[in-house]
Amino acid sequence: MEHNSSNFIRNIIKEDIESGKHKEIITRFPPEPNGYLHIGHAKSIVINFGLADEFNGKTNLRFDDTNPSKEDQEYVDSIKEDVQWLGFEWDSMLYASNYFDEMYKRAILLIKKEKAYVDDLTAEQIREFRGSLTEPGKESPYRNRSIEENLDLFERMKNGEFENGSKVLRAKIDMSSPNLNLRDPVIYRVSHAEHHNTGDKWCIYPMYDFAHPLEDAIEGITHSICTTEFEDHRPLYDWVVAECEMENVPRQYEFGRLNITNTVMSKRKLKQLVDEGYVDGWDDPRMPTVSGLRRRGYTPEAIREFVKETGVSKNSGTVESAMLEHFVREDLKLKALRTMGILRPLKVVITNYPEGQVEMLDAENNPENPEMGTRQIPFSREIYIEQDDFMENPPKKYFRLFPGNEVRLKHAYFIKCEEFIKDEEGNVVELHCTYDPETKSGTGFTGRKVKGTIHWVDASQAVPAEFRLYEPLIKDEELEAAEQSGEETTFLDHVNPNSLQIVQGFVEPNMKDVKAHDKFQFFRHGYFNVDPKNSTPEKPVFNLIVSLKSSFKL
RNA sequence: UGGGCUAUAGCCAAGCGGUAAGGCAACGGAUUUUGAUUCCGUCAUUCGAAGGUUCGAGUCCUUCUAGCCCAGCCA
Repeated sequence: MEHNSSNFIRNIIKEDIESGKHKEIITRFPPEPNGYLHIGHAKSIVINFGLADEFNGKTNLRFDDTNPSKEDQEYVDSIKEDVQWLGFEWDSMLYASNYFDEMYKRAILLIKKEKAYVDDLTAEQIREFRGSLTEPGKESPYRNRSIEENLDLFERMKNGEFENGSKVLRAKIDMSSPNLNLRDPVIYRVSHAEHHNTGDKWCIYPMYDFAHPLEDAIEGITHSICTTEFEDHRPLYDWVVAECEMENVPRQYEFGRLNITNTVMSKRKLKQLVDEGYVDGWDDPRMPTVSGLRRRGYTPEAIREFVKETGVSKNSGTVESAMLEHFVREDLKLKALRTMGILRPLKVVITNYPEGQVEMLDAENNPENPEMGTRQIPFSREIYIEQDDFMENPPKKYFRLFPGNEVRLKHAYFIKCEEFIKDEEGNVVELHCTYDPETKSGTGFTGRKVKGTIHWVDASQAVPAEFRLYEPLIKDEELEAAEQSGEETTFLDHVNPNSLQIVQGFVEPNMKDVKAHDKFQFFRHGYFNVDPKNSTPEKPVFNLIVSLKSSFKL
């Protein structure tokens, strides 16, 4: 689809290619394997892989596994699955840990150039010595150790002679820099931890600020694209590449993170929702994780188009969730079979229809996509309709069923409401209607018109089904109101109690054979996905992906 | 209050000295066997504010204002 407007990173790449700075571009998607991917990562994926595709370049999938205490193989597997599901293929799959030997050598080079030193200060002391946003830092008393002593100490760090936290390797830059990242950043720490890839080979691990530029340079990455919070790390990134005398000089470019209304995106908050049981797991359909969106029924195409249309800039804005929803409807419109499902059933007896008679009616599978063909659906004396489609005392402009009113049953006949039956509590539990055989769909009947068309399911062959209806987990308005009222509150206090609503209804008989992830449009409701975990042939479970739009207001 | 970054409609976003693209939302109207879809139309005399340069400024200069990020041995 060609609706991309330009963005600053694409413009830079275009210039770099036109000027001959690069013949081929190489980007990378560098997740840390310590959690599940969410739609914010999807944006990074689309940008990195998308730009490389566009300019015939390459993209590496590189796991930034420099902190073994947090990382795990489980996450690398899920990340690979998510990237592929989103529709992208990496050129090489790599690990930062592949370069630990090379990084170690470059650290020694820094020591030899008197650009790095081993520091014995504790973590707390280092923090104190760093100064503050407005005050310069102080130099560590260990800052001017000899090259020989530093070399010896660093080797012994590597050999495991020191405990976690007892020593670090620091870059020697400038303790009075206004950029805190340049105040002698730690580049190696001691960690006696089992690494998912290198096992117990290493007792020291490089820090992100040292490792990342080296990884990019080693792989020949031309454009290292990340989010804006890394902007003040760029001088350090460039320092590392230069001082480590790397042959390739990658450039870092930063774009603004994706935020979506009524959605929490931070890994920490998502983890809280999972750990504290507010949701079913990382793939709960209410979660903005890639696995959650997949289970909900969002398609890769919709996610990609959404990301492209929101654009790439350095602003930190918040996109309305309506925009994401728009792109799912757009994608599913021609793909999803249109069928009838009753979420909240109300029985209707068609009193003048012969008892025991069943007729088969033709129904188009998707009027906007005739290639999807037609199907046959049964019709008989008893059907279910939606409770909402009957009102005893309707307001003006209510086009559905009420005493004496006639409507069209989709694909079938006109029916007229003759009487309604209530239970002891006053709830309407059954309708008696009459039908007009003249008005059968497809016969071209033009004798009279009705204002409303409602959907229905034949009661004798209806398949019981579960529908899971979703609302946002967090509503921004409520959260903001609470925050502004000054009360002490966290987002967890405002998890929407209606975020999941489960109802039991019926679907057409031919829905018996649905498979996981089949997607349908239930007429007048919305798009639904067959839940891959809980759906069974006896009792299909449908997740609401997104409702149809509606201009009807009661 | 040190440094970095950002500011174009309700939201996202193009724009690169020549007179404000596009998408979402909203609102009219037509078509409709989904109150959907589709179609057609409306929606920034003005670009955070104020000055200045220029024949001409969203684009250049100055000052101001607001918002975001940074003091992990996380990434």
